[in-house]
Amino acid sequence: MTKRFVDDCVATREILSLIGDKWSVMVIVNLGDGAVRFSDLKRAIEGISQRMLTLTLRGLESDGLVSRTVFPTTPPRVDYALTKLGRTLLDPVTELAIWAQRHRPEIQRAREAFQRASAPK
Amino acid sequence: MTKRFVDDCVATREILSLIGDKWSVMVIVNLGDGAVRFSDLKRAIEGISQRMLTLTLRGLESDGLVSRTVFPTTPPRVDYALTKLGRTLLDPVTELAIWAQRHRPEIQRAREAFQRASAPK
DNA sequence: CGGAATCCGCAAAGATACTG
DNA sequence: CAGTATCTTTGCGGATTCCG
Repeated sequence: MTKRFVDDCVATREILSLIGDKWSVMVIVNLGDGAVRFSDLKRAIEGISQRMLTLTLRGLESDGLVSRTVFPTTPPRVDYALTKLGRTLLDPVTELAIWAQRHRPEIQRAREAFQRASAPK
Repeated sequence: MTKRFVDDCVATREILSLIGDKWSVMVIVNLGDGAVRFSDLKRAIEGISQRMLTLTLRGLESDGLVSRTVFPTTPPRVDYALTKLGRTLLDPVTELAIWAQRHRPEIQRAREAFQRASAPK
């Protein structure tokens, strides 16, 4: 095993810790088309709680992937958008998405086969 | 937001649940060059416990990404390798790794800036 | 509207010991 | 060597409440 693989590994682990959580990818994909405000984002991502959306956005913001813009109106309005850095992540994530789509049935079959093999009774 | 994005999203979430955990990527990368036996794998992946390595390998095996070969010798020997499906995942993962390598300093700087901004005291 | 603060349950992960 | 079994700990994520 080469040194490069090890480095890739560590770096990949690092970025997986950025977007490997339950909601980050959903947020990134939803911001792919442009700025979206908090409440719209919450509606768009089914099942997410207010707290997790806030936490996820804070995380992405701290990593420089998402920007936050506050409009001091009443009621207040906050827009979120991908930064330039965040948009560059869109491509690799899409690659993964394509892989996932393409091999989903294969994985499904493998899982069923594994189930049968481990619990034949 | 298009329907396609939503689907990609779900599919990506699915595959992130395969390899988004703490150790799977490490294992996949380490198997990139060919079959590796359990104890060598454990040595190669610093910090992993015997239990987590076992669980991770079982998970990857059940998804059809990794194959397990037992040699009935004494002492026993077990080799793990990427399946054909597992090898196809190597490319997208490498893409992500390259992205991670390239943007690591940028992310690092963003984090430090965010820290300073949120706790200026 | 867009949060922050608090409490809590559960599952993932770690440590340790034992086994074919 | 390559696991399994058991216990403990950690921390993510959900629900709820309160605030500017």
